[in-house]
Amino acid sequence: VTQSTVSLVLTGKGAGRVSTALQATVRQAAAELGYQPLESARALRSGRTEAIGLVVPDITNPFLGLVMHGAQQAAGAAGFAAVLMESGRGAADHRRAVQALRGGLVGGLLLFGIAPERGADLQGTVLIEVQRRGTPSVVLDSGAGMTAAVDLLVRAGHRAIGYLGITDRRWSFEHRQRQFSAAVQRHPGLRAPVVALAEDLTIAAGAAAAAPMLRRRRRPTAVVCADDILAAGVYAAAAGSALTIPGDLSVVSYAGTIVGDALVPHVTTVRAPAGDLGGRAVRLLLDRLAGEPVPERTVVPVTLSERGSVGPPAQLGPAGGA
Amino acid sequence: VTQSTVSLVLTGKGAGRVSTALQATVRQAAAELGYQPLESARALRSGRTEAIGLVVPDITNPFLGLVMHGAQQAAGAAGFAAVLMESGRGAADHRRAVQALRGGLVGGLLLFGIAPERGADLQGTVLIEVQRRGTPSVVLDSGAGMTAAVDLLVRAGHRAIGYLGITDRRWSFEHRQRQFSAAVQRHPGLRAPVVALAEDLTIAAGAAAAAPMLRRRRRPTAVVCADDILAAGVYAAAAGSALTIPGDLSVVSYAGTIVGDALVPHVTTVRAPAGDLGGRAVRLLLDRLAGEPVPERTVVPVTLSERGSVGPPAQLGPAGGA
DNA sequence: CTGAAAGCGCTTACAG
DNA sequence: CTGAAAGCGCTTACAG
Repeated sequence: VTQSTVSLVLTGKGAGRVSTALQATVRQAAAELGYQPLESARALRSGRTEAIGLVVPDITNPFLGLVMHGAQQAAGAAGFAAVLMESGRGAADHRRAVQALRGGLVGGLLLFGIAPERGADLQGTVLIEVQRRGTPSVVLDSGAGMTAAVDLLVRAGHRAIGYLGITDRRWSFEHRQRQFSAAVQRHPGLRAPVVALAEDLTIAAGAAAAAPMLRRRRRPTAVVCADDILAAGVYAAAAGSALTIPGDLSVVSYAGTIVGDALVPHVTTVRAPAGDLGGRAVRLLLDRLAGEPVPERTVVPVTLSERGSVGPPAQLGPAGGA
Repeated sequence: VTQSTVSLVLTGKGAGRVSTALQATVRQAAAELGYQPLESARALRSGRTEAIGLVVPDITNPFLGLVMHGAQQAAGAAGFAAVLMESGRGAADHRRAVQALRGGLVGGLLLFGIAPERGADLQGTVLIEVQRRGTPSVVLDSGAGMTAAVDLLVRAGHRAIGYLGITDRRWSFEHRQRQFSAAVQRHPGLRAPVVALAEDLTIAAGAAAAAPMLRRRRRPTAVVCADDILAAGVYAAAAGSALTIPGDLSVVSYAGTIVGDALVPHVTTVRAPAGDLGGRAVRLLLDRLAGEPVPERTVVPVTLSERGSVGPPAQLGPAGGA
């Protein structure tokens, strides 16, 4: 039995070329000997690498963890390895990923919420929660999400709804904020929302940004947060101002991570199907690598998960004053 | 200029073989042309792969996220790629990782809290928070951590200290529980601790396991948790029993993740330097791959981070009864 | 249906 | 100090 026969059988191209009996023999022998084709040789000869790069700004972010999970599973199901590339948000970091792509270490790149440099080569790339003309991207339906959040609060009786986002202008957060504003404007009776921005996507920064908002003379009776981490900051700030949730303050969050589950009461949240987001992005990427046409924009629906953090608005007495 | 000269220069083996002037010329030309050596060819010829596999049971676990972060950074600093291999806890999953190792996709494996099959080949492997004779491992100093936790509670006046772990007998959690017991036994005045075990490492399972403990006639006045996620469960269960923290119940946790930070008040926690844990494991692995001798056991110290969840024991009146 | 041969792009002894 | 040559282990036309 020659090398080529083995290769044909093991790559599954033996149909109609190698007899079924021989195929079985080869497979069995391979299994017994524990034969494992050398990936580098296969890649060198075939010119294809069965690996994709997951370019993530911050592995520790619980939401990104869920997205990575979905992406890794989808990649594995297709026989692809997932190479983790933690990047930070800088252009230099993206450049390293592109280098890995050109070096053939990975066949494609998944960019998680990272805006690539203008003019960067985005061949073999799919974006998650970022948009760029001409490059396929998968994004959450934040318009529907923010509308659902605001509508819920309005139905509960709130007229003064605040917003907590972050100062960083990354696409995902800018988009959420814009969609929140649009949702508010659809309700003419609402007060113009107070917007607070945290310096970082951390609980401490969220609390620091939320605290002044909660100490205002006419403070909002409800706050919509762009992320569970920020919601945790609001909970901390509320405790600092001796405000109870949802008695004195209602909170709606955006993400659906374990951080929101840790809060007491569990935060009502716009739940993004993070794993699905990652899985879809991987499948788009693999399609793109296979030369198939892929849609430029895939929108993933979100759902509102009502839990314990929304109630009727507090009667603002002296306790609400500055 | 021939191929070999370029190779010599770019791999840094040109010293004393290629003139400095030529080296500079080659480097500049490579930079201008954007030349990037093909990884597969390099790996095939040299027989070495500059990638390691991160075998993680659950990417979404915030503590493992921190460990992965440290591991990825350390690998990147050494010019190694990190291939993410989400495994679950099964033996089959480890087998897939070993296959990737034999296929040369990665040169070594980092096993995160996963006990490999008995008799498995652990060449080129380093373990994190697991131990196995003959294989290098990096573990937390949970003995010191649990001692610090119990000592703090005893100093605060507690005599009835409960423990919340998980039913799964994975090494890390078994070890923590054992060390907790040992720490308690060092204080003769303490009541035998009530131990509750959650079915899963989730907030809901933690709450479900903690609730009966908190409803006991002589309930513990303090609880030590094996993980921040379980502590979040205790917070939820306490709220369900209308117990305040730390007024009615003190809580000490173990990890130091964002989940503990999300709790109000922030949970007092045995803080494990997760990133450092991952970084050290990577450096050990790279040393091992380079053929250098590495210690079989590396113990990483932990620190107690005192925050708002510990106070003096509650006076148990009728409120504490069943 | 099966086998012999070329060649992917590097690295690494080796000869000059 | 530099260049010509072999070969890593596969896959893939191609000939039989």
